[in-house]
Amino acid sequence: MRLMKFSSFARCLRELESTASRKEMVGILAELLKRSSEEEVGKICYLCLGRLAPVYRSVEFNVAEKTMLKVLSFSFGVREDEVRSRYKKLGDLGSVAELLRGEYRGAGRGGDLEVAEVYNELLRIARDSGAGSQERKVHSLAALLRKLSPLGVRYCARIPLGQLRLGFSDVTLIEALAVMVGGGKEEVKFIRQKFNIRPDVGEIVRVIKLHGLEGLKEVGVEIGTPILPALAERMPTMEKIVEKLGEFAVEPKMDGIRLQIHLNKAVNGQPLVDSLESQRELFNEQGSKKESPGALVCIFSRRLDDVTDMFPDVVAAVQKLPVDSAIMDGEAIAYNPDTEEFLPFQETMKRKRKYNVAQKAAELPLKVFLFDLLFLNGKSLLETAFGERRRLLEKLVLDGNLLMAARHTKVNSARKLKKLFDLYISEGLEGVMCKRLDSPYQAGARNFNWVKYKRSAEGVGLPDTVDGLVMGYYAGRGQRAKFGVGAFLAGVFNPQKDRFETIAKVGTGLTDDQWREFSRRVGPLEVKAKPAEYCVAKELECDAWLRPGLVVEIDADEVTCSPVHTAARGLNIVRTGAENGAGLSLRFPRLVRFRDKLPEEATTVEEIMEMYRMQQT
DNA sequence: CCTGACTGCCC
DNA sequence: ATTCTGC
DNA sequence: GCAGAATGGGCAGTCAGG
Repeated sequence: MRLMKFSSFARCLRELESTASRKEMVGILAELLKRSSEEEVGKICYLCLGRLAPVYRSVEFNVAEKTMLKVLSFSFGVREDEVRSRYKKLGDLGSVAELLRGEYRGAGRGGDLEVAEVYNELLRIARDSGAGSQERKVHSLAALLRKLSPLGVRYCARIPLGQLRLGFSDVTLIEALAVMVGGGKEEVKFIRQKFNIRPDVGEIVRVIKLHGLEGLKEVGVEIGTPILPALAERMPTMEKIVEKLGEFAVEPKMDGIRLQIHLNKAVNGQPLVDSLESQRELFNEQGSKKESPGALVCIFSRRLDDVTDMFPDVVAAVQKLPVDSAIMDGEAIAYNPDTEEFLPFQETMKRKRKYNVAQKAAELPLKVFLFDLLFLNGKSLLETAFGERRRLLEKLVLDGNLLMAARHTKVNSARKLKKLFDLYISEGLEGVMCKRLDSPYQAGARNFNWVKYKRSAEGVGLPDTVDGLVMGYYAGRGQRAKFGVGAFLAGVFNPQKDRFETIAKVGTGLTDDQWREFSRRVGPLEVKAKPAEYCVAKELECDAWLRPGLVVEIDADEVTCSPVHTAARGLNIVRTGAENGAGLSLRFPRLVRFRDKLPEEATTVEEIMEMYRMQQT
């Protein structure tokens, strides 16, 4: 079979981009996969998804928006501010690149590259690092783009940004795999199950091409290969949760970092699995061995990043577990051993690091609350009911110091649920997780087997919503480009200084109609320069500034200390662990509605401080 | 050797 | 993370 | 109800440049 040309691939992507129906997309994708040969089909899958490798071995490009502007400028000899202004208007670097390529009259059209050649070059560029690498990346990407057709450039330029914006992702691609082999719903389900335990579409399609669906049967849960984590849905009220779940258990929801922990002990001095290391070699990584005598531990984040090196304390504790092999799901959170209090998410995040790991581990000891067991002593438990998985989890002898089982209470009424919810909130936790006792571990799925109910679900996350002044806005990308807005900057009023200080950017909560309304309302307020009474960090510089006029109601989950937002900065606040000069901001801000209020009637910095104090207790 | 812009990944 | 939209 | 695509705050790491 001939290798596919990139131009041909690009035409297929254009067809996909202009297709809205998922059914049709599946058909087009199936045809594309059928047309590609074994050697290239994996690469084609990754490229389709805007990647170069499966998520769990993600290749960091270290090239994104800003660098791509430079690439386009350099590649097609257009001033950078010209590229930037086109980008602001179109909201998509692929479209900008395509136009510039079309207008480009310079030499440099090489022959028609194959998809695999483009892939290989992108991978080479991504892997470049160290001194001078940024410049080399810009030059290499620019040279690559010049070798492609305008349509090829459109998609090639989007790949380093990690998304092709074609309207499909992993799941749709899997459906296409099933269709490729002439399968139906059953086959989709089968392939998806395999994908959940081997989240690598490229690998799965290679297996199917070589050995058919039969070959996929060999794929099982493997220590060292992450399983897609199960995710929780949300519901508006506790009554609805009880109604929906029937018999379920309640666990506290901790505000930490999700960890999937794999353990494999040696049998007769032989590690049961060596795939982790061999797979790393395949991708030329310098993965250091983490085996202490006989026990391999690896830890994955929610997005399947290998974070083993960041948690040596967890590794040590897990190695002591009296089992041959296991995969556990849990949440890690930093705590203060003197007060026994859990620390805010921002503190836990400091444990996610590459350097000074041991020092930080001592400063910020962790608790890991295990809440699920997916694999034990060589056997997958994914199909085992949650109640039984939980029973097995409790039989593991956890050390009770770092490793603990999450508290777990069977519940069948809204009254009991409410009681537990109140208890956990009083302990300063985020809320509760409600889990069906009879459900399997639904890897990769966000569904109603698990339902989260957070503090913020109680109508509002904060003691009250915030009325913020809209100070300016930012150009939208992708589908937001047509509104001319993608997000806006909101501020609160400081009456002492008679000025507005920023508290959040807001980019969600508006319907398409509200975005249009936003544009209408904001038009008459536009001014050329930032008003003098606005106190804004330079990182938050808006694309368009507005004089005071529009006030909006904003909800959020929490008020947090901020290194960039200026709200209440300089006021004497008692803050744990925050440096002087920090302001306040909102966590997960979203618009509730437009208000008809005067700018001076916006929430004041004192009121924000009061909200901040209230949540501390 | 330090700082700031940028990137990627946690939520 | 939250939220909205099209299928 | 699912899949996908917009968007948030904030942390650490990388690299360029003073």
